[in-house]
Amino acid sequence: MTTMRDIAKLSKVSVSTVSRVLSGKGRVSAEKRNEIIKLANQFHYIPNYHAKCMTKTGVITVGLVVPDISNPFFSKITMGIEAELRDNALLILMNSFRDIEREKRLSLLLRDNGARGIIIGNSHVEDDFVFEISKYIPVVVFDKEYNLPNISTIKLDNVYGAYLATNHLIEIGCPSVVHFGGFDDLDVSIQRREGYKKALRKGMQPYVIPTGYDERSGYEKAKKILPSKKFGGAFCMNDLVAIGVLKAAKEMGIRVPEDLKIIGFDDTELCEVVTPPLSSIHQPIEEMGRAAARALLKMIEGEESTRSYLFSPSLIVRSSTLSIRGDQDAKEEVR
Amino acid sequence: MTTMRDIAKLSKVSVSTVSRVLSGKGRVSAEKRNEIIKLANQFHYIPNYHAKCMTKTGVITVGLVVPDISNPFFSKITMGIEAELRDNALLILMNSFRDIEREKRLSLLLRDNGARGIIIGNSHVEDDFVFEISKYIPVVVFDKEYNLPNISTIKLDNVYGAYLATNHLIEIGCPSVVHFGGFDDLDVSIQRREGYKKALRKGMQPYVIPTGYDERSGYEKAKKILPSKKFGGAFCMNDLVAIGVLKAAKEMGIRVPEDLKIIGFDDTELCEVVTPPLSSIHQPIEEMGRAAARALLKMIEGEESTRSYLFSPSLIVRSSTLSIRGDQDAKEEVR
DNA sequence: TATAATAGAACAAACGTTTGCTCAAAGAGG
DNA sequence: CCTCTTTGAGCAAACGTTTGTTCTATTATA
Repeated sequence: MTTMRDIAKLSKVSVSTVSRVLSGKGRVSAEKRNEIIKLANQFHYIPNYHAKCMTKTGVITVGLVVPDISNPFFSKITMGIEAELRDNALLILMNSFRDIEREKRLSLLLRDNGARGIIIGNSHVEDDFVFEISKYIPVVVFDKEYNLPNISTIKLDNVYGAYLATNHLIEIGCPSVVHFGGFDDLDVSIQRREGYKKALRKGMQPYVIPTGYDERSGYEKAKKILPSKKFGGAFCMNDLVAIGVLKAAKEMGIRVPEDLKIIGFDDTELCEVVTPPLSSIHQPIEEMGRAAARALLKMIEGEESTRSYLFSPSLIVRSSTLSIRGDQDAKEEVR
Repeated sequence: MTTMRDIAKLSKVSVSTVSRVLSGKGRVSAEKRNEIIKLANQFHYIPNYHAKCMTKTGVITVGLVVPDISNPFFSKITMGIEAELRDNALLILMNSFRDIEREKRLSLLLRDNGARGIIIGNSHVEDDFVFEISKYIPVVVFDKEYNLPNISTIKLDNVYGAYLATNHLIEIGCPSVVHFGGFDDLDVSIQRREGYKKALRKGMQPYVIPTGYDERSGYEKAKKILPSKKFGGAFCMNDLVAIGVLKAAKEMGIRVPEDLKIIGFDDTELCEVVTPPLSSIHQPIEEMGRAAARALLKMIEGEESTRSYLFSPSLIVRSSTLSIRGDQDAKEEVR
């Protein structure tokens, strides 16, 4: 690596003169200036980043730990974060591959490698660990609540989202609504189930079918359940499950939306692609990413100690929940 | 920020003793050792990363510039890269948002902020610029060919992929095959069109329908073209276009695969979700990411100057190209 | 008891920059 | 012709570590 000293020697000036030329500060004669610039180019001189950081304060870097960047949810979050960071900070990305130990290792690695803050997307790591990290650098976490200094939280109002979905089904005339989802292993499941129950009118019975999180799971449960009882609507805990249910319904000759109305959650791109297009609950994912980045920056700059955001989901109506009466309102809402 | 000096003062020892305690090297009495460790914890001491890098050589960081991480193609690539990097290097992620100027700025930013190498995913930046960067740090690019020192390239054999797809349609009995895709603005388009033409048998006429890259585009072109002429098969330049064509076909009462067989390209998750499931050409995306990371690391470590990889696509048969005769082979190949 | 080995700790140089200070030479003003 | 200002350049300290060297006090060996 070429250093300033090398260039100084070659051009027979002092290091400080080289520094002043290359940074454009201070007066240097045109003659030496040219000589120095020529040599710098010739030897592909790059100022040593770390040395620079010792005297000036360099560009902030922040770390992001996600389970799996290829999951659209996290890649959208990442987009939002990076868009907000823009030129204020660099983003170091790490996939935990859902391995708690790795997640811990990475967080420490980030802390010890100059990251000035960390965003943890959907951590399954112990609270204690997050707390420990937060003593050293600020942390933003998704989907959890900490009331601790130096930890900000970003959440979606899942209860409300589930309420919106279920309520929509009821309003367009479903006499009964079944809910696919709600294993108790994740907070989201519990919350969405809660919202579902809240929306049910007096006298309506809740039908909760514990389901996994993928298409196959939705498909299998639907195959079992749908023949046994006629439901007007189905609220599924995410789009994948909804697509599984949709597939099963079609195979069994149940028409969507005429016989059964289906709505998912997350509003992924898949919704637009299946037939009929799937209604869903939209999360402002990118906005949530931006908020996370903003919160972290604020904490790093020491302006604020903590922020907590609760984001509101919204209802996106597509053909899978079109009212049979050709409801104008519903039509309007279709993107 | 607490520094070693602070801790040294508080515990009335020299900085070097603190250093030796904290790094676990050299002999220090148990008494001072405990005192120092206690103070370090108490004040949340973090060794200054940049100072450390001045004397030891720290963890390598490399940069990744992609147009849009929320595009599944790039997020998968990223997965591969990061998986390969593992603990050997940190990954700084940057979205160019398809803005050439931003892409340039980012690359320079990376170079000047300690990145030891850069991976550029699908760059639209001028060759000269890539060349210029490569003088300073090694570069890996996708989908382009440079025969320059310090630049490695990763490519998919698009011609072969298109050949595979088209040939498959012909082999299962399509008397004619139409190709949706092939605007001349991107190399991939040109290459896939070339593969399509190569696969056509003597006497078969090429039908190339210039189409965009999204579902809507496929849908609109199909609506126009399909009624005018009866095709046995359709090879679409990507999955989205294929899904558009599929949708249009269904609406027009053209049965898939009975009346028309459709195959896409990229083998995205969408394929599994549409009805009928879509045959496609698979790219070993993650593997390509891993190769990129490996190539970069090799260049950084100075072991090799340049590597060029050409990856082979493979055919994934699903229901959208099932032979009408209930071909056993095809059945077998379905995931 | 004299000598050698060792433990424990400090000193100081080095890593590659930036920048305040100093200093000499040249030019300006009276 | 003498003093004052300006220009151009170097010196040296500082940033926060690491580590080879040195030094002293203690312990082990003969």
